[in-house]
Amino acid sequence: MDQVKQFNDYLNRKGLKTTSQRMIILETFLESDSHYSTEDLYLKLRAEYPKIGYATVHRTLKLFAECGIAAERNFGDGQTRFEPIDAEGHHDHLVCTECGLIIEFEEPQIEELQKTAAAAHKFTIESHRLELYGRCAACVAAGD
Amino acid sequence: MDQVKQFNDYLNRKGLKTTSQRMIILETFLESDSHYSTEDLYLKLRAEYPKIGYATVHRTLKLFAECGIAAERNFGDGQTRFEPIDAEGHHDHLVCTECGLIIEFEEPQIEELQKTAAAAHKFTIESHRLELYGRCAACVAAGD
DNA sequence: TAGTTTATGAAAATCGTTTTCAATATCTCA
DNA sequence: TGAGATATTGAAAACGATTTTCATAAACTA
Ligand SMILES: [Mn+2]
Ligand SMILES: [Mn+2]
Ligand SMILES: [Zn+2]
Ligand SMILES: [Zn+2]
Repeated sequence: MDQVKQFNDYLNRKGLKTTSQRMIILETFLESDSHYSTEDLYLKLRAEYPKIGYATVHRTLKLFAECGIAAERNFGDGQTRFEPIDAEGHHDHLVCTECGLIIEFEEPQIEELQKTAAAAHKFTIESHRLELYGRCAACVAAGD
Repeated sequence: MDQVKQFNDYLNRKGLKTTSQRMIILETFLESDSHYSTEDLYLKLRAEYPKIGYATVHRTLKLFAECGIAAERNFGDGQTRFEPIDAEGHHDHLVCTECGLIIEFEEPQIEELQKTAAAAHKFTIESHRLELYGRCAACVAAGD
C-alpha cells in the first residue's frame, strides 16, 4: 500500500489530525533512503522549514514506526534511527565500525534458521534484529 | 583462560590497580549467569557491600568488557546489560517481550551464513548481534 | 615508609529522548 | 460557514541511563 495512504489511514483510525508539519516530515522522510536519527532529519528539515520543532520531528517519526511505514533501528551508537519500510521487504545490516557505512542485505536461509531455532525453544518470534559489525571493503583497503 | 587471571593480566598490562572493590565485583559478577545491568549488579552488591558505589560498579563492568571477560548486551529496553563470557563460547538470544525471559541459543549454520553474506559485500566481520524477539512458551500458554 | 599514581564514591554533568504547557491549528456539525 | 471541542505544536523543562568531576583514599614503587 502507498505509504502516504497508510499514514493517513492510521491518523484517521486513531482520531489524529492531518497537519502541515506531518505531511512535510513524511515527504522528506520518504524521499530519502538513509537511516535517519531524529537529529539528522530535524537538521535536514530545518534548512527549508525552520519553524518545525525537534519534538514534532521526533513525535512524527514515532508515529511512522507505529503505523508501520518506518522501522526503528539501533546500530549501537546510542542513537535511534528510522528508515522507511518499502515494498522490497525485510533486510538486515552490515555496519562499518570505522566509517559508519551501512550495507543492507537479505539472507532467506538465515531467516529460516531463525524460525527453526525459535521453534526448538517453543518460542514465538515477533521480530528480530541481525547486525554484522566490522569494516567495509574501503576501510579495509585504506589500511589500519 | 581463567577469567580472574585474564582480568588481573589486563590490569597489569594497563598499569591499573588491583582493588578490593574490583575483586568483589568480579566475584559477584562471575558467580551468576544472568544478564546484569549496572543497576542490577549494584543492587545485588549493595546488600552485602553497602560501601561500593554505583560509579565503581559501572566502571568495573566496562573494564570486564574491555578485557574480554564480559559481553555487553542491549535488548532494546534502554539498559546496557553485561554477561560473563565463558568457555562455552558464543551464543545469541531469544527475548520474551512479555515477561523478559532470555533464552540463549547457538546456531552454527546461521554463523556460517553470516560469513557468506558479509563476504558477498567484501565486508570483514568483527562482531555481530542477533536477537529474536517474541513470546516464550509460558507467555503464549498464558494467553493474551 | 614516603612518594607517586590510580581508584573510589558522591554529586554533578551529559546526552538522547520524552513530557509539559500555553498557544495554535484542525476538525465537527449545527 | 464558524463556534466549540479536540489534537498539535514548539520551546523549555524533565527524564533516565551513563559518564565525568573532584577531593579523598588506597595501592603500588623503590
Ligand atoms: Mn536499512
Ligand atoms: Mn547470554
Ligand atoms: Zn567503512
Ligand atoms: Zn515470556
